[in-house]
Amino acid sequence: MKTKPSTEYVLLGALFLGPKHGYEIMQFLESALESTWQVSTSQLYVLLKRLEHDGLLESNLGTQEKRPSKRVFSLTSKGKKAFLEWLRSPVEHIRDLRIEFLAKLFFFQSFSLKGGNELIRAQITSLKDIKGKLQKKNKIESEAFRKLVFEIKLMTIETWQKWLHKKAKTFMR
Amino acid sequence: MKTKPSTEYVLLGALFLGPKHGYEIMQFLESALESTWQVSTSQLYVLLKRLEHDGLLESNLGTQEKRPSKRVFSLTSKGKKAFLEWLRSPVEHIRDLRIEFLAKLFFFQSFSLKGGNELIRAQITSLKDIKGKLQKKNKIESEAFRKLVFEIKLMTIETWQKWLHKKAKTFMR
DNA sequence: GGATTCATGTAAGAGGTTACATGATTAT
DNA sequence: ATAATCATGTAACCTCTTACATGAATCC
Repeated sequence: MKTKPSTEYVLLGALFLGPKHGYEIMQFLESALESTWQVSTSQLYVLLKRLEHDGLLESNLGTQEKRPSKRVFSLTSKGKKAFLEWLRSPVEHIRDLRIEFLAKLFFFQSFSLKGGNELIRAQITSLKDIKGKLQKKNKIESEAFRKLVFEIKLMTIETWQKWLHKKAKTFMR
Repeated sequence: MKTKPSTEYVLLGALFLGPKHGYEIMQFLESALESTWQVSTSQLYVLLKRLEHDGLLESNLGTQEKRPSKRVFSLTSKGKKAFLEWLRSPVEHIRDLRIEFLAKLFFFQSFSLKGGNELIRAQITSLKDIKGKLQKKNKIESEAFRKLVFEIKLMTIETWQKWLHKKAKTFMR
């Protein structure tokens, strides 16, 4: 099964604590993930439609109110499973730490879920691995520009390692 | 005038030292910017067509050879001007340092152009500015997750500052 | 009554990727 | 001869953004 782009998992996460309609999801993301995540309103409705089509969400038009046009979405068990699986996996690329990994931490804390520290540990291991491969590659590298690129990559990884050890772990407590 | 996505400037840069045809540009980017920049071959030809349409490039079908289908591109003065202007400007967002800024440094060194240190200095100033704004914003922030996000952002900026001072400056010498 | 917020969408387009199509030249 | 590399492109699709459209409910 093809994995979904992370935006879709964030939408699943927004519904983890209970059903919401589109506009509520939007507000939730804006207030909670503000600086981290951005989904345009139009894209939001497109994604919700797709997730429903894929069986990760289901919706019923607000039966309780007098006004009709309020489509309330809720997670299916398939959707919940997919979300939790995503949530517990470390990201594979450095570039995904900045947004995707931060979102995962947010959900762990926001929903008081267990496993946040396991995720951090798994991510630390993954980074160690990436770092090792990078250093191996760099050993046989002599060209100045590529060395320069290597150096900033390495420093970036080390920064994340420090942050994971000092800040992220504290946050999860 | 709307500024172009940075991929297009990299293509202009590839032609800075003289005319090349598409395949040559591809090879140049692969060998030189390998780990930094990636353009798929199909996208390459699309972009070249667009740049020619916009008057930044011009092409003539290899008149010198017996085989026809080799379109040789060269920079127009407009294209050269646009490239140099791009080259000398620091990037505005942290996320653009990793690829776009590195590419600029590459061109400065690769073409032995003057102004590389000016660019580094300008980028350092720009980062200082971004950092200041971030710290101001964080002062009035109390929510734990946003604090956490702030911390990694700040650490990332500081890493780049260190790298710019120690590594990038040495590279330019 | 008029502006803001609530609420949901469509259409167009930007910037890419992967897959596919084609054919010539060079190396083995 | 056939495989690799040179050389150029089109088509389909993906993810996302901006602009546009619409209308009800609520605040002032």
